[in-house]
Amino acid sequence: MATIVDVATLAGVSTSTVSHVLNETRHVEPETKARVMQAVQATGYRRDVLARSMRRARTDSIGLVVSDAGEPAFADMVHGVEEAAAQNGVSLLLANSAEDPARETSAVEALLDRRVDGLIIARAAGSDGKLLDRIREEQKPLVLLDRLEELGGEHGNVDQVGVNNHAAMEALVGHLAGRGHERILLVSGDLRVSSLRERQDGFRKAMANRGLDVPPSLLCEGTVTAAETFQKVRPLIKGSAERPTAVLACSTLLAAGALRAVQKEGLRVPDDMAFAAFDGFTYSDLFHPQITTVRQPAFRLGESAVGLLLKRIEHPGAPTTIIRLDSELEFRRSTG
Amino acid sequence: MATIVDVATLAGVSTSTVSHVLNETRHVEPETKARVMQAVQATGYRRDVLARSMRRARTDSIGLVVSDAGEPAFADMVHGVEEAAAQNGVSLLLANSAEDPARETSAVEALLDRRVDGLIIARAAGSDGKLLDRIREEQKPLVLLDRLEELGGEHGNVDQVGVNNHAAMEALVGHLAGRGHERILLVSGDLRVSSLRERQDGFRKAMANRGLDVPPSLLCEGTVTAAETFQKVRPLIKGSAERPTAVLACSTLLAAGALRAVQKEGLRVPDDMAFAAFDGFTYSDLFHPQITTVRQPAFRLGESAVGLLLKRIEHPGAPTTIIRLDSELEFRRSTG
DNA sequence: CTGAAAGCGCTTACAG
DNA sequence: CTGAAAGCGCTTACAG
Repeated sequence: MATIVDVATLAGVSTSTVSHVLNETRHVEPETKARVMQAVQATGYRRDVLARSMRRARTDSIGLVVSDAGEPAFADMVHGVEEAAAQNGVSLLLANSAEDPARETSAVEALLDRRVDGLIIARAAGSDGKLLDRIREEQKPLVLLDRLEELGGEHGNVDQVGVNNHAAMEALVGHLAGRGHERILLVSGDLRVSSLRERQDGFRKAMANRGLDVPPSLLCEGTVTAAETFQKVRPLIKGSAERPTAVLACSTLLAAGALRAVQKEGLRVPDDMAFAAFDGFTYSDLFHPQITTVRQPAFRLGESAVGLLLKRIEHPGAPTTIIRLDSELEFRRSTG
Repeated sequence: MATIVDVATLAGVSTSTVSHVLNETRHVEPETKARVMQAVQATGYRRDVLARSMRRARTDSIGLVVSDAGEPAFADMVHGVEEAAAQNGVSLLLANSAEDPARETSAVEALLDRRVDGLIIARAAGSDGKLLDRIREEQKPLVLLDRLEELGGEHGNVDQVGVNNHAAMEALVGHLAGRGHERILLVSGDLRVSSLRERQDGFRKAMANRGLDVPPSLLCEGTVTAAETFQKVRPLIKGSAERPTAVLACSTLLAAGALRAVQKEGLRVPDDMAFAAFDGFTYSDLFHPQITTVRQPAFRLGESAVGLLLKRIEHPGAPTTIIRLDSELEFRRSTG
């Protein structure tokens, strides 16, 4: 491989000049510049990215750590991040914490070691504040994705991109209430996850807005797998005067468990039980029951995170930005 | 940040010794070693990955280029690659060609520039041999994933990981034929994609094995989007004595288009039309029609690719390996 | 407008 | 068993 010295020699200039031509970092006489470019052509020279990164404070790469690469919504976010990164000429280093804070930490350390210019993180459920402290200590630009930090909290001063969970929940509950549902079972999952917490909050508020009660029997919290969810939901929907008339699941995984419980109890959707879900299932309109779904703009979430991160890298001191994208509500037969 | 010089100074040794202790690359007296380790602790020293990579011929990173990050099967492969990479202590650089050969080329160039230790590629539909030549020219270890190269072909001498499409197709056709289906419509998509080509080949063979004919009216080729597929499938299944009694779609996307056509024609699955698909839909057992599916072990495909690549990196001269994993057939109601 | 030279933080022959 | 020193391929003050 040709080096910058080869190019300089061939062009009859110094390596400084070659470097400056390539980086457009100081004026060079057109004629000299032309000679350099010719030499670059002739030698097939390509700048050594590693040597370059070592001298500059930049690697033109960013790191992404997701909490669950297996979930379709996260896969879409990864896709969006990749797209935006490629469009901006930065490489993407991908890691998955699999909801394990220890793996998350070591993934972040590995990315810091590689000197990525910035990090995008959708944090693991049990992740604590130390991670953010560590990244701040390194003064590394950071954007939180989907799993956000409370505003005003100790670690709240970070760029963030998420969806407007409260608004989506308000619309969904409004839709159900408008169809006469007053006892709605919320399947909210692991409340250490901020997005799930927000959905539960939004649910309570939306119910309260309509003077509707949310007794504990209408909350199914804390389940992590579909199987667990199935087990926990089943008794809650068993036939009785008090049973819910609608089930609202806060993720695809939770919806799968809950829907199986509904089916196992012999309840038809929507005749015996209305059903709606966040994220939902792909091609839902092709299958019965057709599930009313809150569709997250996952791809755009990823794109936006990159946009925010690149801005932050350019302007480390700029004020914090929080982006909340709206979800799209897809009303289908499952809610009557 | 502490450098190797700081550590050497504090420990009262040369930087050579520090380097050799850290890399375990030559014997060092236990006592000296201890002093070095202490100095490492005291200074909080972390090896500069960039400087290190610059001297060594390795970066401890690998690159993955997928052809369609939006497809669930590829998302799962990415997941598997990530998992295996993390387990082996190498970082993963991810890129998506979006089925565009030009993007694929520039992604590969970017990864080569970053000196990844090896590449895993699921090639774009229109990708040609130049890409492989280029990678071979750089003598960069390479594993082909899912989209494979013909054996014995000009570029055939490459490590590859894919599924056993012929076997899956044989089983699927056997299943349908066993249920009396003789006119099966194959929706095979873009035949520039090797896996789709293999499925069509497998289909022809499996049909021939049973003395069944495959007239052009039972082949729907070349569609890329679901909408296109819908348009092209619809007339082929229109009611007539000659219409197929079963539809077999070779990917999730194709299945979506084909199933919509079936529904639009008012045909019920499986009463009026049997239906089966490769890849299929998630949580297919929860929804009607429940689709008989050939489930690719996509995650394991990704893991295997990393295994092969790391072996290749260790042993550049070893003979080529081709891994074919078996798909799992999930028989459901859609095929009666 | 351009060049000579230091230096980024490592690894690795070479020498003893 | 260990050290002095060259060198990887760049960028960037410094100097003219």
